Amino acid sequence: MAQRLSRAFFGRSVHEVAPDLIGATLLFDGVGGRIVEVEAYHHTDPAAHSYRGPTERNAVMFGPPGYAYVYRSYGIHWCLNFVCEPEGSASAVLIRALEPTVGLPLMRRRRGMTDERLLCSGPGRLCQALRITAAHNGLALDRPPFALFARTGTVEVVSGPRIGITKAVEKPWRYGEKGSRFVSKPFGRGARPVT
DNA sequence: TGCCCGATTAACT
DNA sequence: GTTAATCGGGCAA
Repeated sequence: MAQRLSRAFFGRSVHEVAPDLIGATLLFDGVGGRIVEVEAYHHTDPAAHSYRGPTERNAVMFGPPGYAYVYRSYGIHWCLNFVCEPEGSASAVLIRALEPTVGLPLMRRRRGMTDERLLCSGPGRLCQALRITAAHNGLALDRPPFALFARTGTVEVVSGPRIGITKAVEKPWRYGEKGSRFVSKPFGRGARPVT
């Protein structure tokens, strides 16, 4: 099995961690898959939840790296982030899509659909498939129920504009695996090669 | 206290 | 392509 991601892995710039997460494996209670799409959010970024300073909701972002920041989106969905950079930087990487590899029957049942391509292709969808909720906000990423493994082999990573935001829309801080059919939205022409 | 709106998704036309 | 669902955070008053 691949090497587990250490806490030091997360204690770097979000723009280093984000592309390095593409191809890594995320499991939650033994269910999950390969990370194929993420977005970076830096505390100086107007689109980041931490941009306006600490609040009750974003408190975990202001803590040490290597922890999960989970928030509710549109009053309906849950979204999972990994806190990065040195403590206090309040920066994180949003996990946007997985290529399902482990526990597909369970994920199909939780999602109420069979199409493998749609099980985890979006931040809200993957949290529903893995059953991640606010109850898991602040949990360490190097302990159960989380398990993270570094990618093996090489992966072609591309970047482009982030999705669903209205501020700093031009920043190319969405990272994904080139050609993956499991991303929430294709990286069009204009996607830049990262590796 | 009240109001606006969002790091979304699915079901429409 | 458009829109309803659904609710807490953040800010103005």
